[in-house]
Amino acid sequence: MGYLCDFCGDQRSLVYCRSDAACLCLSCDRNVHSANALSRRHSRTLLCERCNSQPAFVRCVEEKISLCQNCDWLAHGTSPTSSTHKRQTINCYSGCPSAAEFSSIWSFFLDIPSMGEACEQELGLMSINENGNKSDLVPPEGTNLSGSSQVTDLPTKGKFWAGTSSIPVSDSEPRILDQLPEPGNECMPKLNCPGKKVSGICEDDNLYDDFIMDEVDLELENYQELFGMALSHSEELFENGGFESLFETKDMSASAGESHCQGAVAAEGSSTGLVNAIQPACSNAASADSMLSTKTEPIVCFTGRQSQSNISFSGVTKDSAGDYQDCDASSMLLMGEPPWCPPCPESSLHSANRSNAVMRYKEKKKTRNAGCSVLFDDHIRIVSLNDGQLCQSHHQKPLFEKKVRYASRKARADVRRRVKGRFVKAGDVYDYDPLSQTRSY
DNA sequence: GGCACAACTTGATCCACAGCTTTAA
DNA sequence: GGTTAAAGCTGTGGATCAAGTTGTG
Repeated sequence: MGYLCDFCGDQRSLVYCRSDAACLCLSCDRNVHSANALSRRHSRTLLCERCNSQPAFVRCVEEKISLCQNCDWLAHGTSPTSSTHKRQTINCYSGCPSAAEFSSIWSFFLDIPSMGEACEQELGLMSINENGNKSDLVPPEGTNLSGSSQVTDLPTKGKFWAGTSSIPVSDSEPRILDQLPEPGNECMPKLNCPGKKVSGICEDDNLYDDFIMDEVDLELENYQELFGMALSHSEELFENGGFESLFETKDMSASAGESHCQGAVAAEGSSTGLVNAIQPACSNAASADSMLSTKTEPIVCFTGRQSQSNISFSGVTKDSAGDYQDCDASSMLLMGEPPWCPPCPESSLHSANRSNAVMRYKEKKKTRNAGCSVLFDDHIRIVSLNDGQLCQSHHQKPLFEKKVRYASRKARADVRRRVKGRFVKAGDVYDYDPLSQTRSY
């Protein structure tokens, strides 16, 4: 990745979106992440000003520069003089903050020349309606809105707490980016989502600066293997298998997961039992909690009208499922009536119920997909198989296998105009514009 | 228990198009 | 064998439909 925005390729990239694995300028960041409720939940952070490719993790007060973990170590871990520099952790943000809100998130915001300037130019010209988005400015739970928690005299050696996350981050040595996590911590880094009990999506809360998609993918695949088949099988896969066998097994496990969901509820018990068996292996209780909250979709099954019954959802009770629905996407889709609907007349009760049911389904589907999505870049492929091998046929996709493999395509699709859900030619009349959400007629 | 119907769930399909792969020159 | 151009293929999200499943009388 270079200095230019991954999306427009024009402006200088300033922020990094982990969910999209993309470096964006402020304008595109705002456009892309205001497209829908889910994208607004993507957590972003500053881009490392040294390597311009990794998310920044600390800001050096002395040098007034934001650095990723590797650059931080290179800058401060090797020199006795620079290791005494005061550094602040940099927190993530979500939603579509204004310049003022940026300043409140990062006290040093306006100290960044390119930021302040870009902010004036870009945010000042924003056409996106900010109404209703204030609440989208949601720092990860537990996050101090001051944004940068002071970690004066950040120890260069040893452990410290990165930002407000509850994850101890070792700074003892620079991480090799392709390095797999240590076995002992394998489940922790990607599964620990402090405070997010029922979000269903863990993507946003990581403050892991050695975050790389290869690693995540491996762990997600591992997850599917864990829950789709016996644990020993997955271990065998990692020992014997390259990625190809991994992918083959992924499909199998996905199918197995589906058969669980479609079929006998009794199977849930065994799956849940597996989860319980795994839990103690996670040293961090929050990790286990997050594991349940983020990835239990294939385990908890909904058949027929069970969604209306008192069934637990992703390991939470109906009540907490209500909390789940309170997150922005759900609240919009579940609670809101379409604006053109009359306010609950008796005659429309039936259709309202019907549309609510469809909304419920769509929300569930969206959550399910989001929970297992892994973003790749068009130019970075994990394996050099052609697409046909990765997924034999568009129509033979195993259920629950939805994975976003190409972030750039997703980004395009996210902003593409549609008519009744179908893409329309550029310039044609459309009835849905994800960017402006206005009608063309 | 079996039937009919309503309500609900869910997979398949469609669209445009950028970017990738394959093939031929 | 290496390069280039053209053709074909793939994947992306939302709306819609139809088929399947479940609940009720």
